[in-house]
Amino acid sequence: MPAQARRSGRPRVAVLSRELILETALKLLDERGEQGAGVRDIARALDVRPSALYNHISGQDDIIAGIRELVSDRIDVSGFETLGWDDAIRQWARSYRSAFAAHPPTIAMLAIAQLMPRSRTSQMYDAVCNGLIKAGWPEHRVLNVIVALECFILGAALDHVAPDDMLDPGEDEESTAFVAAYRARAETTKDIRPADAAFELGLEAMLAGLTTTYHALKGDS
Amino acid sequence: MPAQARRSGRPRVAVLSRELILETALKLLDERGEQGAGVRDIARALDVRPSALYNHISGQDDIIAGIRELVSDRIDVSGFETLGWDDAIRQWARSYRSAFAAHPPTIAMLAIAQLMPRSRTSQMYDAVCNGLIKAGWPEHRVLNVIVALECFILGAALDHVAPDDMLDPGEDEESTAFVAAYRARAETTKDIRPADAAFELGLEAMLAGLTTTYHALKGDS
DNA sequence: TATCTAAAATGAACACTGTTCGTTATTCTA
DNA sequence: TAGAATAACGAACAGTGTTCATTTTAGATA
Repeated sequence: MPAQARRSGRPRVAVLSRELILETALKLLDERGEQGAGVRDIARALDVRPSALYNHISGQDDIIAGIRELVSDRIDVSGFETLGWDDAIRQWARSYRSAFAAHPPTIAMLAIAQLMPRSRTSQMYDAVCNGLIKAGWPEHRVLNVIVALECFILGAALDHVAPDDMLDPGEDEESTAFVAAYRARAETTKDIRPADAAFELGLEAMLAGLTTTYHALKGDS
Repeated sequence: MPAQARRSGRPRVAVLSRELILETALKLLDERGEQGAGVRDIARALDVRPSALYNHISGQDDIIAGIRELVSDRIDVSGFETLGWDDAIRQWARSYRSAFAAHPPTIAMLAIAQLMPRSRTSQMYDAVCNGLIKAGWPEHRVLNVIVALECFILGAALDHVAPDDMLDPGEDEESTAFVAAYRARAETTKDIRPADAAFELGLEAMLAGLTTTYHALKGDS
């Protein structure tokens, strides 16, 4: 924007901030895909030299962790205050999936990024833990339940991003069962995306299984 | 291995091949993790200059795609011939997860990469479809079941790759429920990796839910 | 108000990637 | 037996994340 190039030295008014860097990174990620948000890309978008970023972020890992925070903010945990634990999970899981599916390149990155203490992601986990514990789930099982659901949700987010015909077997006469199953599904579910159908099926299956476990555990105690 | 360095020019006996390169790359991934299988690492392991590889592979993407086929071969579908559908799925899911967990870069790729017709991956799907249909699952539901399971498995593969303490909330006084759940889990499950516990829990939950659906569908027909 | 320290930018490196290209020696084919 | 294709080397190149000395400014202190 500035017609004149910036000289060395601290500028009168700061041009960077951690927030600005992270939001720019997320925007670039959405616009250009996983490769488009390198340090130099972010710097160019902000009209700044790459090294200037390091006054606000410690490195690329830090950027990734920060982006995760931005995405996590869009996950809805409000149901754990008002609904039953299973309906709350339904709401949470759906918003979780769409939050990540909106930013495809981040899914794999964020799935394995170290959690930052005291972060908003931490608060998200806390809300879910709280809801499950209040509902009667044993404390030592709660995290396993959450992680298991998260695995499914993140995998579903990846699947959501994939093209609808990803699994199209074509005219493969060697894979008869596969071809038959693919065609049968195409005929019966025309008005709903296959990825959505699979997500709902899997979510309900997990919830049904967890409900059984839940009642069994309540009986024992 | 050779005491003498190799001079320029074509060697008397070829030292490289596409197969050798891919298997070396896979071995390095297993041994050293995601970062350990760069072009230069592969070349060093094969006692060759990096540029020599490009006589056999077109680039890094080609290496990853080739590895994916190697990895697909490790998925065990034999159970669908000998076991009940649920036990077969257990075996399939576990081998599926560990096959991909060993090779992080391929996880996200596989999840969204177009299926190659007549590939070994196609045959894998066919074996699973066949098993489920034979067991009595309605043809038009089989793919949704498989995709739902796959979402969970791939998500779990990502989780398996993450560090064990990824979710460690530290000394966060604001997230009391989360901290309590984390500590409770750490105390009760010391001898098993948290990622493994969550995977088994989720797998059993999905299977329980699917079993209920299975019986309901059998009753309807 | 003068002085000192911390902050925030530049710009020139550095180490590390994947990749290309020219050269050379060998094998295969006509 | 000539010529083309092959398969290696070695020297580049473009790209990455990152560090560091330097310069300018802001804010706190005496």
